[in-house]
This record gives sequence, C-alpha cells and structure tokens, in this order.
Amino acid sequence: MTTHTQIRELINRLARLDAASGWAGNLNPTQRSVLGYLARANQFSRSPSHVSDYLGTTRGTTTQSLKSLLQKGYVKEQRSELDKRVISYALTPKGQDIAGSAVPMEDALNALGSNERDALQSALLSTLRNALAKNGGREFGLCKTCIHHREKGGAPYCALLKTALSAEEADQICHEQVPV
Amino acid sequence: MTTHTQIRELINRLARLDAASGWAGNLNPTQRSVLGYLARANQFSRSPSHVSDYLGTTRGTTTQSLKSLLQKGYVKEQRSELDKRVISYALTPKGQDIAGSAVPMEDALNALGSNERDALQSALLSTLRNALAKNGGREFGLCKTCIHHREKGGAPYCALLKTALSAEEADQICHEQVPV
DNA sequence: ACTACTAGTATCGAGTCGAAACTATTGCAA
DNA sequence: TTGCAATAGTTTCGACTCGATACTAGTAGT
Repeated sequence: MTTHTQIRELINRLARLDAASGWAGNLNPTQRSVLGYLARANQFSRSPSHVSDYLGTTRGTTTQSLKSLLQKGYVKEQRSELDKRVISYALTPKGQDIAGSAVPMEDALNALGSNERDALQSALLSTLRNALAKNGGREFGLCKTCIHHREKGGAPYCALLKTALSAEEADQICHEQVPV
Repeated sequence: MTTHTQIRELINRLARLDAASGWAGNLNPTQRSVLGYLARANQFSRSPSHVSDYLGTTRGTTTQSLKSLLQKGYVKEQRSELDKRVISYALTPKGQDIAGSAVPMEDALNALGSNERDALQSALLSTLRNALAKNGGREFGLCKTCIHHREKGGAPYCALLKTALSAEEADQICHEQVPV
C-alpha cells in the first residue's frame, strides 16, 4: 500500500468518525456541514449556490438540505432586494447554539503537540489547494487573507465588492476570496 | 475560528473532494470505501461485521452496500465452513481492476514534499488513534505491525489465530490487529 | 425586444444511514 | 441435554443525499 493510499484512507476515516460523532440537534453530516459553513461565511457567501460550490454538490441537493434546516428552525431566508433571484441564508439563534457547540475530534487534536498540529494544518491546506487547483474549485478562505482586502479609514474594505466591512466580516469565509 | 475547527474543516473538505473525484465503475463513495477495504483486508477480516466496524456504520447498511457491489459483479461471497453464520467477501477480477485503478488526490499529495507528506501521515494517524481510543474503535492496522505477529520457520505466523500466514497476508489489514 | 445566462426549485431513481425487528447458528451453563 | 443468551447476517422503514434533468423567474447583453 502506498503512502498516498494510506493518507487518503486516514482522511476518509477521520471524516467518517467526525461525521458519526455525537452532535446536538437532529442533523446528519451534510446538514451539519451546511450549518457550519453558514456560521462562518459572510453575507455575500450564504446562498444555495455558494453552499453547493463549497461542499462540491449540486444546487438541487443544497436546496433540499437547506429546506430541512429551515423546517427544523436552524436557518432563515433573507431575499436580496438588489437581485430578486438571490437568497442569503442566516442562522437563527437556535442554529447558532448548535453551530457553536462542542466540536468532535477536539480531544484527539489536543493530544497532538502544537507543532505537530500546525504542521498537520499546513499540509492539509496545501493538499486542498493542490486538489482545488486541479478542479478549478475555490478555496473559500477568510476575507482578511484575500488579495481584494484593504484598509480604508482604519476599517476593513473589499476592493472587489467596493464595500466597507466590519471587523467581524473580515474574519469570515468569502466566496470570492483569492489567497494572497 | 480555532485551529481545531480549521483542521476538521480541511479533513471534511478533502474527504468530500476525494469522494467526488472521478472513479471508474458505477460506484458511490461508500461503495468505493467498502471495495477499497476488502481489497486490503485479509481473509479473516472481510465479513459484513468487519466492514461495518471499519466504516463505523451498522451491519444493516453494510449488507445493503455489499448487495449492490455483489449485483454489479465487483465482489463474491465465500461462506465459512467452520461457522455457518460467517460470510467472507472477496473481490472478483473486475473488482480488483477498479480497486487498483488510479487514486484521486494522488497529484495533490505528490506536490507535497516527502517530509511534509510523512509528517502529514503521522499526524493523521495519531489523531485517528486518539479518536478511536475514545470510541473503543479498532485501528485496523496491517497484520505485520501487530503484537500477535511472529516468525515461525521463516514465515509469518499469527499467535492469536494460531495460523501460518503468507507474506501477502502479513501485509494486509486485520480486524484483530493491535499495534505494537 | 430578443436572447443568453444565472439563481433557485421540483422530481426521479439509486443509494446511505440508523433503528428496530427478524432468522439462523453457535456457545454456555444449569 | 435442553434451554437460553449471544452473535452473524438480513430485512424493512423513514429521512435524507446525490446527480441528473427539466423547470420557473429574474437579469444582462445586444
């Protein structure tokens, strides 16, 4: 068995364990991923299309997942005024409780030394970047690590969307992010 | 966002990418995982129960997956004579073709330096061990890295099952494996 | 105004998944 | 030896994922 195969297996098993680990709410792995993404994405990146891009599924599937999250009261719709086709989903207080609750795998990662943990994170990130580059996928990094991120009057500013941003927004995931 | 959350996200996204990447055959991610496991497990570790333990799902689900792999001609049943309840699944030649075909994510991992790749593998393995220890899960490591592995007359021997093993078997996954 | 494109939805079929009920076989113990 | 508990595997149910396809509605470009 090659090293590559082993790494792939490890990643898949860890993802499975993570998915199977107890989570609050009546949510399956995909729904939890959607909720987790919405919790960390900025207001310009919370539409069904963005979620599908992030998760690598189709818009049809995402619509279904959002429908069941909506029904369970974890998210709410916000239709855009500017473009009436666009919907941005936001977490309800109930959804925020769940998204902020304890993270599976946390103990397992804590048991790693902090050097090892940093090495793990950077190797995973490189791998993800390489893999995404092959597929034309986006990285979905944080706003503040983007080439379009500026400072304007001491506050964060997006040169692409030509909008001022709150400090909080600069720390969120953005669909348009292009790493520096 | 904490480092832990980021690592979890990276693992989940990579697993999703891996699942979505093109594979031969008409197989979904779970079926591919089952096939991949069967391809690498020894003859004592290829029953529905073992597959469920490995994947962390229930026996019911595994039965369904095996049924569809059987129907598609990728695996075949081998009922045990010793214990008539037990079934061991083996890959057909067609199944071996698929299991041996190109691995998604291979290029992404190749782009990593070999040091970084080794660090990645060992950090992932530690994390998996920690996580499994919490759940009482087994590691499913290779036979030759097990405390029950011996040499007898120059050939591998399992002190638990009290059986001689081929060199090939010593290199396979065993359900009973306990890391040295 | 026409057309191409984009955002989101609905529906289909195959399949996952956990849960629970079920059959067949094996093991243990009174 | 009979009798029961444990084990291996199957079946069925309901909720859901997922890709594919066809659909509606709003937006842009010519």
